[in-house]
Amino acid sequence: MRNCKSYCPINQALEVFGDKWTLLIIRDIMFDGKRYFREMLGSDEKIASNILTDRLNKLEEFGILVKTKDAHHKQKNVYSLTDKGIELMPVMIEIAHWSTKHRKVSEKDRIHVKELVDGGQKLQDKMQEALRSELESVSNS
Amino acid sequence: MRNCKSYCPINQALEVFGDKWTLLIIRDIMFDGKRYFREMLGSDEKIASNILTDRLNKLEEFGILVKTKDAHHKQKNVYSLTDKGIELMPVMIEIAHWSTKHRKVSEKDRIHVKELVDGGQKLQDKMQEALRSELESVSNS
DNA sequence: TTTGACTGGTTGCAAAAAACAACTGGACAA
DNA sequence: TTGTCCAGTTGTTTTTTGCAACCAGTCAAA
Repeated sequence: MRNCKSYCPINQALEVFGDKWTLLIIRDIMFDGKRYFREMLGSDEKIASNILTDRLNKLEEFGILVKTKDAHHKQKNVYSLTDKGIELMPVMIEIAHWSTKHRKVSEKDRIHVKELVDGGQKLQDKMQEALRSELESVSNS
Repeated sequence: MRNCKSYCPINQALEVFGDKWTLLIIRDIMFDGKRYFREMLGSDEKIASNILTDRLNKLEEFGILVKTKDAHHKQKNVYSLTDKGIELMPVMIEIAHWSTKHRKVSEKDRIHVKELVDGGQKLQDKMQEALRSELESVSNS
């Protein structure tokens, strides 16, 4: 650990995603189906390309995602969540759920989160399974 | 909203706690029973006093906590979580749960988190209720 | 009533991180 | 072969963080 302040679980998590951008990148992959650098660069929050590069590299180092070459376009990289990343889904959903209660959120997202929460464990398992099979398909190439 | 990048629920949450310190302060109050500035200053992660001042003020502005005068010591402030803060408990527990699976965590904390997770909704409700009654008692003085 | 430790902070400066804009070389499709 | 798209890189400015020293009010004990 580079600059590990403590072995408290909250702090250990913050060393991975305790900043303004990392969870947005994970959101892009987990919920918005984004897989390429340019797609993430185009998200509403307008992340700078150097920051995106930096965070993708860090997430790869942490084992949250893997970078593979696109089969059809030599220059494109495909970013996929690992198990470690996929298992952040409950965290993401709890955060989103809290935000819909206590923060100003777009109507579209409010509905999206409600579906996710109402879908319960069953929906979540299904979504995680979909991400896992994707991971499997990129690792077999 | 000062510099609201988007109304995505994840981003809206990050505007509140998307940094290395805020969730540690919430942890101190929520799980470690800390109520005073100096107590939080003394946590393992060694936050600087100017950063602590800044974050406590921001959390108060966001309505996550309230600052009240201590009844027995004129100089001391008591920091208590509001409902909005208390309802971050599921988020905190999911984060901690993820960390115990995927990050290096102290044995003491691992056990603590396991108890919290195994305790289920019932334990969580009880803990939230305790924090709420505390809030009530400071607001009646 | 003095002393000394403790209270919640503030201040100034150095270092690190983020934001911004311009740019790069390889790849692809027409 | 030309223009567009690709994942980044580079250099500069601005913002945030980290650090240490400091402060005045307060409290408990001598």
